[in-house]
Amino acid sequence: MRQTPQREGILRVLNASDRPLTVEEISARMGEDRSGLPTIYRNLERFILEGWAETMLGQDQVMRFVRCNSKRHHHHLECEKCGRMVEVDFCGVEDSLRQLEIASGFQITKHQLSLFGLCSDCQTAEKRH
Amino acid sequence: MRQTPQREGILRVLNASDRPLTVEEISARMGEDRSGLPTIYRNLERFILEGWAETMLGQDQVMRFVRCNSKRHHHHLECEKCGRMVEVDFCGVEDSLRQLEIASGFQITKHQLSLFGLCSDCQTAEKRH
DNA sequence: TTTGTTGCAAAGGGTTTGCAGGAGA
DNA sequence: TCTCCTGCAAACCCTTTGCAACAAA
Repeated sequence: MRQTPQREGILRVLNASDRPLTVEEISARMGEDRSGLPTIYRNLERFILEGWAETMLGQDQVMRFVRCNSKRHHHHLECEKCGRMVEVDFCGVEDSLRQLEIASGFQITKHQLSLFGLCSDCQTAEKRH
Repeated sequence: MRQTPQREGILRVLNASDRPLTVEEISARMGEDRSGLPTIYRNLERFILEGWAETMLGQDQVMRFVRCNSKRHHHHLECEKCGRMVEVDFCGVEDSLRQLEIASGFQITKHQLSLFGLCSDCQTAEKRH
């Protein structure tokens, strides 16, 4: 894979962001090396294949992209107030899946957990008020 | 909310299906009372507001709809082979969330778990082969 | 020089909107 | 009769594709 200013730009933007971004947002943050939307889509596709990024579909039907910090199984925790997103390397769900397998008769092979809440900053902001 | 053949049709189709359906699929299964796509979208929006249905976005970017059997907190279990979907009324995840809260500093208020695997029918079919 | 990349414009396709006609109640 | 609902067509908008020009190696 060739090294281009656009590719570096996209990765730089993703690395600097603490939340998932749409292609529009990525483009806007690329500054000098800003590139067209198709280029960003095409590169993100490659990055995802390489395991460098992942995609998440919000309820607004728009694709968002995040840099993967860990290639291992992990979940995302999103602050409902400020939008910040944290990657949790740890998965405590596995045990409960055994119960679900018994209850349902399914053999569970994959799961995806989305978590929402209030980050510590927003919690203290809420208390202060 | 008025009673119309289209509304009854949509609910009938949803009730009869063992998996999430796209609007196209719903329309195709409505038979006599088939209606236009916009009508289906508009009605599903209402149904979701009423808690009668819910929406799920597949990785193909297409909205799918399922009838809610339970208004309580529940999760969905989808067979990766035949597409059948089961609603699980039971959630064993709550305990693990406490650990995640401690690890992350977040106060978790909501979660969404998507489960994938093999249903019992597909398991036996696999063994036979 | 070779071949992968980008940019632009246009196409694609699922979802939404506007509005006039139609049908519940 | 009075609203609410439906149908149609068009608009929307995010995403993908085609192709010629460009640039990394």
